[in-house]
Amino acid sequence: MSGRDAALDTIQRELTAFARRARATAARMHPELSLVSYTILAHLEEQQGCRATDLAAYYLLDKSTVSRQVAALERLGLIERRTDSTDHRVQVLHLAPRGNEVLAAARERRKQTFEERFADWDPADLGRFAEYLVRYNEDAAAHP
Amino acid sequence: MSGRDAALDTIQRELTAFARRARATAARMHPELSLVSYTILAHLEEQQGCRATDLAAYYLLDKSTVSRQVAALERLGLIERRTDSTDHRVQVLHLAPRGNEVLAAARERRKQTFEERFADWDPADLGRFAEYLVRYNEDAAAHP
DNA sequence: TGATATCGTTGCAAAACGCAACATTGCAGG
DNA sequence: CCTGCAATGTTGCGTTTTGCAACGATATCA
Repeated sequence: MSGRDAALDTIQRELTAFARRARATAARMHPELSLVSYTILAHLEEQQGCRATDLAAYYLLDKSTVSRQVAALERLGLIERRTDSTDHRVQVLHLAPRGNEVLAAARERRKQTFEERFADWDPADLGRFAEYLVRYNEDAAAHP
Repeated sequence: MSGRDAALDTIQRELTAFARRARATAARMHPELSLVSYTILAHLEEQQGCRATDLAAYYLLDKSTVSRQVAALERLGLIERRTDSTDHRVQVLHLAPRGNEVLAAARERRKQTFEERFADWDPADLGRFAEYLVRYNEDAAAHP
């Protein structure tokens, strides 16, 4: 097996292992916010004015799944839906003030965990790792 | 926000997005083998003689969850359980011949997808990315 | 206006998961 | 030897997450 193949193999294996643990990890880091809820809130923080369809497309989920998640987060008062004035089919999603608070708290606990994990990483390595992940996700979106 | 904080933020976000899509991605790459099943089979391929408890610990899952997954894979004839002769409590898990075949087929389809994704990556970057992922998962295990 | 597409919701069933209780087996201290 | 304790795995039960299909409402285009 070539070095390239070995690297590809390792990347597959490690990414899969990470994905497999992600739910439990999130549950330990912030029990009040599931991996799903955290993801949606964090996405809305970046992409204010997001639609439910956008979330479904980005995370490869069925629109019904997203619909339910969004409904639950709205019942909890964490997000708001505003029907688009120009297109009455779409509902524009926004973070509610309470959603901002909850997200900030969860993010803080996450950050503590991550800082421990990466404590002895060289800043240059950290930067490269971040670049690689961004690039990988872009490639994954381009080659579905 | 410092460069280090920005990198940490990016790593969190991108890893989370990846985890969120992993299930759907696996379903498209190999519909006959769920992410869960694929993970267990791949793990057994590496760690022959694995116990159910090992799987639960590694993937942060309840032992009952693993027990059911293992039972299902055995019903499908993909894995075998051999009770340890020295300790009759433990069941040593092995890949069955049929499990090897199914895993090989799924791995092949995975590999095709990954090679497309990484087609224009420099080999040195691939190697570094693989290293970083291994290191990250080790750190995650050390700082739970 | 009528056909078609898009956005979101709901009914339904299946999969995945965790917790608690349990049986079985091994191990160590008295 | 035996009694208590730990480890392994299974099962019952309820919850959560998910996808598919059908549907209503709205928009777009011929």
